[in-house]
Amino acid sequence: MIRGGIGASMSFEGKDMPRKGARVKISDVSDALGLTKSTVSRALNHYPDISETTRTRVQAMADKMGYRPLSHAQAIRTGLVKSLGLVIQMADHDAQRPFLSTFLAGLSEGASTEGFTLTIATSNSEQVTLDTFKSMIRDHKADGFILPRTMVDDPRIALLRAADVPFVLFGRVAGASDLPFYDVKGGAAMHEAVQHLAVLGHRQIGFINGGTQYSYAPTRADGFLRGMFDAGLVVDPALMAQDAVTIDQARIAADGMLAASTPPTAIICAVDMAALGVYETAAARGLKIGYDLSVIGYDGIPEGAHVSPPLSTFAVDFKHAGLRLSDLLIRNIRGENPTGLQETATAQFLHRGSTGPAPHSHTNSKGGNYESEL
Amino acid sequence: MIRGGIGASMSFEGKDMPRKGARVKISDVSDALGLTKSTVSRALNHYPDISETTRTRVQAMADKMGYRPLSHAQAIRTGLVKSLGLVIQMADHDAQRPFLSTFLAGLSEGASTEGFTLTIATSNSEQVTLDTFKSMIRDHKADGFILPRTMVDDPRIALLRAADVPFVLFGRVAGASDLPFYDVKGGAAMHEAVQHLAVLGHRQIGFINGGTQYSYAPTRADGFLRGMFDAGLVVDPALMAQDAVTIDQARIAADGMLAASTPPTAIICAVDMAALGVYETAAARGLKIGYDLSVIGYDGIPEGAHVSPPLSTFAVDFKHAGLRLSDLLIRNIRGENPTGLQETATAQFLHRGSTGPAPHSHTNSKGGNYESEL
DNA sequence: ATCGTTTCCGAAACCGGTTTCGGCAAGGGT
DNA sequence: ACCCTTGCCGAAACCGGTTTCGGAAACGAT
Repeated sequence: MIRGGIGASMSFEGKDMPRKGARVKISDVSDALGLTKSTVSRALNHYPDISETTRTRVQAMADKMGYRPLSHAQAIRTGLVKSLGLVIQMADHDAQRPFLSTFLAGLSEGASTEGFTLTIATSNSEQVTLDTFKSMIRDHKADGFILPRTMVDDPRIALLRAADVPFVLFGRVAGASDLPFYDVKGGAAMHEAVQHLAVLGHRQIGFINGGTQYSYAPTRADGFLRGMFDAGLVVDPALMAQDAVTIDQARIAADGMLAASTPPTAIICAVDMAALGVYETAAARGLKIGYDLSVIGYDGIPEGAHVSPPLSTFAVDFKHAGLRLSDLLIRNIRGENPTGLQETATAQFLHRGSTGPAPHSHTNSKGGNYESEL
Repeated sequence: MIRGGIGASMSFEGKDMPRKGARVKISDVSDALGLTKSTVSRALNHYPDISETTRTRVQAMADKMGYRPLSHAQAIRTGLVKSLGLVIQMADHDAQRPFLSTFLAGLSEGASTEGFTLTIATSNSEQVTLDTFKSMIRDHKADGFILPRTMVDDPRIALLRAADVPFVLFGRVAGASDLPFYDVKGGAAMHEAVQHLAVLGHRQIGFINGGTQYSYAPTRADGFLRGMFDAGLVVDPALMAQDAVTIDQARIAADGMLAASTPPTAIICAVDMAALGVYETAAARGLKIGYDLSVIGYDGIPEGAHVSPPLSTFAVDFKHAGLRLSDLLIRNIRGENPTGLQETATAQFLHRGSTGPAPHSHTNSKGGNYESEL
């Protein structure tokens, strides 16, 4: 196992002078101060048995010399590698694709400000995902994990709990109130979507939900139902679909609705991808979006801005989500109480061109009332 | 710095029996065999001074006990953290977004098969990118780096060379023949695109190039020019544009071409995103794609399959690219000769609906000849 | 039988940090 | 003046591996 190392130089220099270009280690700092490395270590780590005087002196010298501890060197003793783990499972539909880069940007930024890095792995099935978690945990590749796309019954949660490894959910899960999470209130968004359409006079409103295995699905469905109730509208089971996360799946779902006896004048989609499918169906049926048929999406994917008419949707700030998630996870790793590590955010409605007044609208007399409920 | 550790149990068990659930370390293996840990270490690392007999014996026991060395524990001595670094810079246009997930999938798969992990960071400017590299190098967060989107004069290359850190380029760069790289032959694709259109009778062919700062731009331009020359066609400077990587930029470029005295009957785009911009321009001008105007793209982004008509393009296999890049990088880290770590791949033409015979075509007599040159 | 060579493994140092333990000196109380 | 704290730091062990060094046993050759 011979390897040409960078530090294999044999130049002679002052024995107390660290070789230029070589990494400055803790002993370099302690030597420079006439202290022992144990003192320097404790000073830098705010041990109470170090006087404030020498603490600042050590800190100053460390800064001056540009000392930065080697995270994997401390890891062997502390057990912390200063890294956040992310296992991205992209199987089936990979609707997560459009947000991935901004999501990563948020995670990376949040991690790096605390001196953490991001260790990621991918998988293409649930089994591989779980195996990846196991090996990453066993080899201690990360101090904690971010779990995107939580599912209603998520096996990752059981695994990480059993291993006693910190983690944070992107999307809360029912019945586990003691877990750290960050979630965007999709239910509220669906509720708002219904109100928006009701004000425009729509009465037959369809709802195309996403994958029922995901925790967001029931939440958004609830928001839709509640919105319909609050608007005094009747929910038609024929206008409810689910498990549509791709364009094709949504195309079929929308086609079914439009063939119903009382077709919808508006369709709300739990994910933008589905909304794009509705666009295709409408085009095939000669319906003009925003005129014959109103559509509202959710997610805020960039493609939505380029279809015609531009898709009105609820934009999720994935950069911010990543930022918050990494912060929550790091605090969880540091031992904060999980129940205090729960955050929600609001999706922002982008009023673009895909909604309009209900066709043949006999100006719903209740129209004005909904405003006050917003 | 008090931290509740998992291993803080005080249960009494046989002194030679590793606690169940605890990680099995090298001393556990050596104890079980009656050897010293130094012998076990050398056996596992194929040192020549270990007899084949004990080598297999050690290996068997290690496997049986499920021993896996802690990468950050070995890193402190070997200097290798067994991790590949990736700094994703998403500024300006982030056209790289659509491929990111599959690209990561390839990288991750390639890395994990060799026991490596992926450490990623993001940035939003060149300066931040370089700073990120510096800090990752200083803290030894990765053993080598993958450089996506190489530029013609890439500051990352200088930085990594100076630091003597292994890396591999995604996209070769002119004048640095001693660097490891993986590249997709975009020039050949542009050449093929011209041939395809020439066969269809097109004579006025426009070319919209991508960002000129990227190394792929001159390559693709050369391919286009060579293709025009080989097809016996004249290049009209008015039909050449560049730095169009977004829909909007391409829209403007295409608009300029179509307003020229001899407008193109076909436009080749260096990136799919630009092709989508051409679609918009065509729509605005009432031109039917594949009929009044032919378009060929490059990249193979998923959106291309959903526009109407579906975009004919050259698909790049980003999963494969990631797979090969990680392999090349790991071999580079292991000390292989860089000149042997250079690979190219071919983009595959997806013949979809965006090309058709040249309008008003007076059946170019040379038409048939191009076939034989393919 | 003697004397080098090899072969093969144990002992111990090492990597760059962290953490425990103990002791010296200054300070406080009586 | 004496004892007991308390504050503060050095010495040394430790984390989980790797690598150097040296020596005992087996081997081969004289």
